[in-house]
Amino acid sequence: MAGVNKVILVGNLGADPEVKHLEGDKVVANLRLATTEAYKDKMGNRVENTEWHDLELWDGQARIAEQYLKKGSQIFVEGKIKSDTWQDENGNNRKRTKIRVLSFTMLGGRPDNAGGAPQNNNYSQQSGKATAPSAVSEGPAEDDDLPF
Amino acid sequence: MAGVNKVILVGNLGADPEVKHLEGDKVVANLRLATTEAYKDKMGNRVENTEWHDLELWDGQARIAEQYLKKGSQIFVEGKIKSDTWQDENGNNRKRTKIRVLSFTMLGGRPDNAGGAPQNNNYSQQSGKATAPSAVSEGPAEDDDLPF
Amino acid sequence: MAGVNKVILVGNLGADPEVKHLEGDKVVANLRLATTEAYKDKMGNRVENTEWHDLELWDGQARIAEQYLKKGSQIFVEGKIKSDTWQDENGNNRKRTKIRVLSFTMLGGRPDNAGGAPQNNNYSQQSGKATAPSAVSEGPAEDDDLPF
Amino acid sequence: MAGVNKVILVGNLGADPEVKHLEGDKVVANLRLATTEAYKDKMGNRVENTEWHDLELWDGQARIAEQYLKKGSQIFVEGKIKSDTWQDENGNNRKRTKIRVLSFTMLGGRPDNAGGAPQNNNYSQQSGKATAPSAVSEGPAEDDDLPF
DNA sequence: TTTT
DNA sequence: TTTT
Repeated sequence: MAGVNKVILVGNLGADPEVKHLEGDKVVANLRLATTEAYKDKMGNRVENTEWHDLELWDGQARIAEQYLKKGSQIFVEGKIKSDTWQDENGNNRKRTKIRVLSFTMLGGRPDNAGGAPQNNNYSQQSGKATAPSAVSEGPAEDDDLPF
Repeated sequence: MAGVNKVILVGNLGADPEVKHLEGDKVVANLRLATTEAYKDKMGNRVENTEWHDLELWDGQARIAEQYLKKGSQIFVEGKIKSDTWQDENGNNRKRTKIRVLSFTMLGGRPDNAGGAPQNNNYSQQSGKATAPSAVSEGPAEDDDLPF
Repeated sequence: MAGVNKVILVGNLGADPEVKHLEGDKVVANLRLATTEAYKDKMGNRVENTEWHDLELWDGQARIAEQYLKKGSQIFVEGKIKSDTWQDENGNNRKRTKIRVLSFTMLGGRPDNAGGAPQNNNYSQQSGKATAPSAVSEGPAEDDDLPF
Repeated sequence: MAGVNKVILVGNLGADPEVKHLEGDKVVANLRLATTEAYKDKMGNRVENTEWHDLELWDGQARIAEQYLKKGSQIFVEGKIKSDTWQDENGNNRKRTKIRVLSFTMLGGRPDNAGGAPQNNNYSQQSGKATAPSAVSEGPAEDDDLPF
């Protein structure tokens, strides 16, 4: 019955994070991530193929993304596929798929906003929870969770 | 630049494979796979959440799927996210996401059509290629590749 | 700095779990898991290659393993590589590698000890923690956590 | 029967690659890769834990590693666990575990030896094979496969 | 022995 | 629409 639904991505952000602060301390960040693969076609020409992914992060992760990620950032992502389905104005069934991020790691060089900023820690909901055992809300992480 | 786009799923088929035999020995199979997660909500009630995935398999894998998979089959899948984008009749941008399967493994018990049938081998495009060095078509595997 | 260390296995147990109940409610289970790959060699002969993995599970997971897994069980495992290093009696550096299991899922058919037993839920430390917020010990899960 | 044995790592090299050119155009490279995780202990102190992995690459990949990787390089690795077992001089069973690399991707900034050098492509045996269908040796990739 |  |  139980299944596995796991996504692993390494890519670069196509834009700065879009962050919304909701009521009750909830925060959601949406990221556009490009994963590019390159190969040679039958003629031997190099071809590049880019897939764009819609990522969704919540709360502690969303805050870290807001603070440290920006257009061009390279990240490692682990998450799961999550789709919304609805009916559009014409009564057609519609579906939109995104990646719910469970943890991410910043890759590569020191970010611009250095000065004590983290380089690439692994920000997971679980570690957030682990480092804030006193947190009361069911949300996985609070501001003071930022692991640095 | 280069990235990683990897999906790992374990779930059950919601229906028999839909297989289309195209010109030039090409075959494509479409599968509907359910991955279910169960958890307890704040009230302690057990909640089940099912995500449905559209899988696409080609050629050798499609043939194996056609022959051995059916509604209810439990499989392990490795693949990548691949989306099609287009404009609908109203000029709106549309996007549809599916999983391009790179390898799969049948899980669990012996299939009904036993009698020499495979139990759960790992069917990858690569192994297909490896075992059919004489294959002419660009397709990765031919019928006689069935790895058993 | 931060890195990723992830292992994904699907295989069968070579023996019943070995479980040790330690002081302070700690429990550890050790499993031997076989992952088999089959391929054809240059001569076209089918070759099977089995890799044996030493798995280590703690507390809530260990208890579930003790109760539901046995020789032959097929499971999906997610974990990380963890090695111990020491000096042997001759002063040589020695190293032993095992897989620290973070979550596992039972695959395939109904277990023998049926009668309400779980078939294949996903037992992760996190979900254990999530469903036992009142647990006092630092261990992630208690007996009454069994997610069913 | 068939199983899954998959390892995914992101880390840094502890030393330059060790490369051996064998007879018959075979090449093997051995890498030492560190994956570091950081967390806070019960006292709230930041703790770092580093795991060292022995990686083994062959042929085309080994050549690319030799040319572009060095001490400190950050890479994404996909591979499988592979152990050697033997009896030591005292008749004791010994086992050594390494990661057989199936593909890797260079992460982060442009390497020092820039000037046309690849930034971070994905070097897999399969793509090597795919782009060199005329290769005769069973080895997956030849020098002229370098995907750039 | 890496990385921060 | 699967699975339990």
